[in-house]
Amino acid sequence: MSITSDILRGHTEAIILAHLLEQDSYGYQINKDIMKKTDNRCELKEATLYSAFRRLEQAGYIRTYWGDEKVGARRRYYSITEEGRRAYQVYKREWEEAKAAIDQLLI
Amino acid sequence: MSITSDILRGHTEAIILAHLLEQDSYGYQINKDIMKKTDNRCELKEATLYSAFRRLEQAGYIRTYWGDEKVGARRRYYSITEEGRRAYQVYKREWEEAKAAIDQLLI
DNA sequence: CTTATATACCTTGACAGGCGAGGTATATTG
DNA sequence: CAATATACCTCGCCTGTCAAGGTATATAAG
Repeated sequence: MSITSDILRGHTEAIILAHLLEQDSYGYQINKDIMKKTDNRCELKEATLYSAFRRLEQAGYIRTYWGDEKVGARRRYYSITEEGRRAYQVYKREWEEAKAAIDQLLI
Repeated sequence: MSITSDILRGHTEAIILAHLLEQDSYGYQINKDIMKKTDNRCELKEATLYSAFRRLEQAGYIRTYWGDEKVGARRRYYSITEEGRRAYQVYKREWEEAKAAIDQLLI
C-alpha cells in the first residue's frame, strides 16, 4: 500500500533537501531513490517534484546546473545551499514536533 | 511554534475520529481539546474542522445530534459509527507507515 | 527499420483541503 | 452596556498535488 499524497504533503521539500544533503542529484534519480528507500511506498510524482524544485530554488535553498553527459539525455543537477541546510534543520525539527503531536492525538 | 497546516493536512479526519473514540463531543470542545493535548501546537481552524465534519458525515464515519442544553448556546454533538471505527484503524495504520517512511527519508 | 522501453526533462490546468474573513446567537463578567 | 467566552456556520481564495500531455536520447527486440 502506498502513502497518500495528503500525508506526504508538506514533506516533499524536506525529503528533497535530505537527499541533496548526501550528494548532488537530478530529478529522475531523486525520484527513483525515494521510491527505493521506501520500498515503493512513497512516490513523489514528477509534476510534484518539479514544482517543489522551483519553490526550493526560488527560496534559495538549492542551486542547479547542467551535467555534462556525453551520452544519453541531459541531466539537470541540484545542489543544496547553506541556506538550504539551515532550512532543512527547521523542516526536520518541525517534523519531529508534528510527529510527537500527532502521536499524542492518535490513540 | 505551531505545526504548519500542510503537515497536519491529511490527518484532520483521523484526529477527529480519535477524539470521538473516547467520547461524543462537539466542535468547539474538540477544537479546545486538541490544542490542549498538544500544548497549543496543533490547531485545527474552525473552518477546517467543520469541513472535515461534513466529509466524515458524508462518508458515514460520524453521526450528529443536537445536545439539550438548558443554558448557553446549543451544541451539535458528533459520535463515531462502526464504519468510522474501522476507518480510524486504517488511518492509524497509514500514519504508522507514513511515519516510518518519512523517518527513513529525513536523515 | 520499426517499435518498445528506459532514461531524462518540462508545462498546463483541474482538484481538494486549509483557512481568513465574515456572520449568527447566548451567557457571563466588569 | 461593552467586552469576552461559548457555540454554531459559510464563502471564496490559496496552495500543493498530479493526471495528462509534451520533448529528446539511447538501447534492445523483432
